[in-house]
Amino acid sequence: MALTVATWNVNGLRARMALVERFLRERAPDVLCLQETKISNGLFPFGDFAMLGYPHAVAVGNAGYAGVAIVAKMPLEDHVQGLPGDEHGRLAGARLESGERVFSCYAPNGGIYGSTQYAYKLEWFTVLRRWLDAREKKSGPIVLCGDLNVAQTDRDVYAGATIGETTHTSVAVRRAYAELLEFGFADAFRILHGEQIEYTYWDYRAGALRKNEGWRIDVALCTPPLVARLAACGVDREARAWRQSSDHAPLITTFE
Amino acid sequence: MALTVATWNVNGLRARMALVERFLRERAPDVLCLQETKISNGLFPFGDFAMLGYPHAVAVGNAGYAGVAIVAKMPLEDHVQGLPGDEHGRLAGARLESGERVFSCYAPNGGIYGSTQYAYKLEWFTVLRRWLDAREKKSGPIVLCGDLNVAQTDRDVYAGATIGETTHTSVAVRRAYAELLEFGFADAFRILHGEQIEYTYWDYRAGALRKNEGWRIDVALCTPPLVARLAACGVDREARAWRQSSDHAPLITTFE
DNA sequence: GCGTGGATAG
DNA sequence: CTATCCACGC
Repeated sequence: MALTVATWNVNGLRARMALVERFLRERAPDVLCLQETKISNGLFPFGDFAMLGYPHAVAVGNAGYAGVAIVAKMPLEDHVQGLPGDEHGRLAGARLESGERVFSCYAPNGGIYGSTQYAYKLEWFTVLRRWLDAREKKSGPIVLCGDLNVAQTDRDVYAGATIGETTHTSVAVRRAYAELLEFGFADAFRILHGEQIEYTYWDYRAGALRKNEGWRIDVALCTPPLVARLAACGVDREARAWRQSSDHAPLITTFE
Repeated sequence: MALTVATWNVNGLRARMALVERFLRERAPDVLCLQETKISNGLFPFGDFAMLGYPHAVAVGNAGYAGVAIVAKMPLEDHVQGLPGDEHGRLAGARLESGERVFSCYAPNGGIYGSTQYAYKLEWFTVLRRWLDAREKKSGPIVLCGDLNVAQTDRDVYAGATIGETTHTSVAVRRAYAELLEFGFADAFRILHGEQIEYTYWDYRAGALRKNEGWRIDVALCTPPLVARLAACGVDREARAWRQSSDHAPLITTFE
């Protein structure tokens, strides 16, 4: 049975709610994973989502920083609200009645290369991988969506960007990300589109969108049972171009 | 020759520019006096006003606090930018080619009754009066517009408000304001509307507008030559009710 | 309840 | 360049 899962780093849910509404009305995914909601659970607009046909939700947030959520048309069971010790709101999870596990994930940005934040970022991938090892199986249908804050290869960054040892492109961060993938994940976009160049994030500054100076750092990672059902996976560049949009575009993945 | 002068405490010009534009398009006064622009002179949107048909302007502002300006369809001469020692931006002035002097004025709020800010407020009225005495004559055509931050009588405040000794109603502040009037000013609204109850400010909080719990603290003060020409003076309550409006309404005065 | 500046984060 | 919090002023 067809299932469409979208993921969007909204860069502030309160400031973006009107566009999130537009997105849900026009694209109508079954499930939407949100990152950088920057809103505490008590203020999360559950009612607004319910009015839009998404009455089921799991939110993990703190005021003003990070924060993730999942909203869905259908019931969400076995809510996951944060990794153990996750004070930022970087992982939300749920199981659909049809059995698929969905995660909304916001990896640490890493601040400045070599900083403590960068060290935390590397460590965080290990923590996530271990948590998955202890709890999930690659034989189960899992889709982990979100802003993983890593450009896996140089073709995931626009030509001309500083690559090499940066927070998003270093050997160490790519290794940490690769170890997450080795849990049993494949990148849905790469499965369907091979080495095609595509981005999901364009800085607000310096006309990056106009110049197509982007980064592909938002992904839908799938275990084999969902890889087998992959029907489509694409970046909604139109939504990135909407007035007052997030600096990230939504990524929409359909399973058959 | 007819002259329409409007005054509006906009509570932040940058946040209010769209509504100021609407006001100018729909009401089309010849001159608009602004208070609480909260913008430094370097950032003042002279160009935007010029595009709207108000190419002449005098602005006196600091970042984020107080700030006044006058914008006009016709040339403004003899600019006044602040009282001597006025670091806040509380007085702007200019002379029209037709001879009228226009002032945009933002009296200190006074903070808490009895505070140093309150003492400064009382002193400020004296400074303004003395400055006028040294510079202007009541026989000249002067209109001093703005937020004077005094409710001259108890009928200038909604019933139920705390009056008596407050920053806006104390015996001392009313005396200081009366001494300003004694320069030779009459309150245009009172001249034309007698003891009619009307307000120009309604707090954003507690549904004050809905309950009509207002204050008449924005005025157009006129010397005898302009009193003789008074044709109309009214509060633009509609503009106060616009979405995302200031907490003050414009006051529009017409001279024939 | 709002608008501002400044700090913090991205 | 944008969104958040916080402090401040009103």
